[in-house]
Amino acid sequence: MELPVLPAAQPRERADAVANRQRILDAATRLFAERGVGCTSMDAIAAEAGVGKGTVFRRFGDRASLALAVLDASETVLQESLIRGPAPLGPGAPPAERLIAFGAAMLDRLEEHLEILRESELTSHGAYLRSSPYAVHRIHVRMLVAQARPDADADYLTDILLAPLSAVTFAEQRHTRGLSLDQLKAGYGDLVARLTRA
Amino acid sequence: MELPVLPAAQPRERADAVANRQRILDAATRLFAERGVGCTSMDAIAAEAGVGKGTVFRRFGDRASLALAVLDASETVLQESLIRGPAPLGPGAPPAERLIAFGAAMLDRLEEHLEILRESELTSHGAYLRSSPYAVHRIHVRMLVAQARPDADADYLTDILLAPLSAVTFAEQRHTRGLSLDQLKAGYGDLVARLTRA
DNA sequence: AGGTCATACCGGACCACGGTCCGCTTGTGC
DNA sequence: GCACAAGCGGACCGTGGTCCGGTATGACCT
Repeated sequence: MELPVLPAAQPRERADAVANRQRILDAATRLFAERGVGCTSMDAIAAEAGVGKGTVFRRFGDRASLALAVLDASETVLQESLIRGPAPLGPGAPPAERLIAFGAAMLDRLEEHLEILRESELTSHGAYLRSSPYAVHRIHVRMLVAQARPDADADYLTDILLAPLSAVTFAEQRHTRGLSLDQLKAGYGDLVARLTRA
Repeated sequence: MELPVLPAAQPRERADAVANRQRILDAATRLFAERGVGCTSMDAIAAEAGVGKGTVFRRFGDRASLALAVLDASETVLQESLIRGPAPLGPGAPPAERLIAFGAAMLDRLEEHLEILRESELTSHGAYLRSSPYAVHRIHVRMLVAQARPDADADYLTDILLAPLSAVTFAEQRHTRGLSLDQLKAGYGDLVARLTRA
């Protein structure tokens, strides 16, 4: 027997709207992969999805949000791992270890989805720092920081630990500077170790 | 008796070009201050300077670079202080102290010119990390890091120390999060201390 | 001085893109 | 069926950035 996940407060979304959302996401995913994120205009996505441009913007608001929406599935998996997954990413390990595992997971994610993540940071006029995925990451890190260093300024430390995981920074380190993924993980591990020592 | 500063290798810049550059910079400075950076289009700057839009773009390349050019004088002062100014910002103090002084100077600069610095970061598609002011800051920090921690991965540590001084990060901490300038300086001081300990 | 020439420079028409708007259409609950 | 809001789509706007035909400038020569 199926129970509704939540008794929807709003009148339920129309069927064609749902279908269109999916078609737009599929189109975006396909075009991003085919010709690169930077070479894919919103018009092209609308055309590929067989939908008017207005529809794209109504469903997703702007380009940055559409990019994030394309990664939503992957983001959900990550969040699930943070909350209920096995240690050290999930609960059960000491905070410093969890932070290191979080950094490694984020770096893997950046390696895999760099183009799209970068796009969402660059086109959001800085608002990605207030996007919902970022907020979740922030809460997670802040909680671990507060556990590891109850004395310190948790807000500031959280920023310090999240900044090197931004897509723009990653792209620069990885591709302009030529650092390897392992170097970045090692560096981040050191950083966490130093910042969480009493 | 006047000596030419440098025996210009290129044929010297035309007088009208020089005059136009200055008029554009003045116009941009004025409009940025009057109506805010975000509300000032390149067309408006060209009009205010009494110049065609093409001229603006030829002289400055793009919006991000124009923003940086507006701050050039201030940047020059800062760089001069780093190289020849009094300790601890200039030479003579231990590296850790110089790094802290550098952070404080950068934070003051952000407090004063936030709008313009933010604009140059946001509209450069991430290329501000390869701008000449950033390159100078990077070399400076990297040198100090290498002195303080000859054993460590200087490249990575340099990124870590520069990331919290970006305009986007600063804007978020200062205005969304409501941290005070002193909190940020204190936080940065702690960061440097922890990262430079042997 | 005055004239001539190559060319750096100018300016505004032009383009593509992100994003908005609003009149028409279509699905849905009654 | 009916009414009505949710949804649609494409014309439209302002913007950053490019391009190229025409022009003014400064070097050189006489």
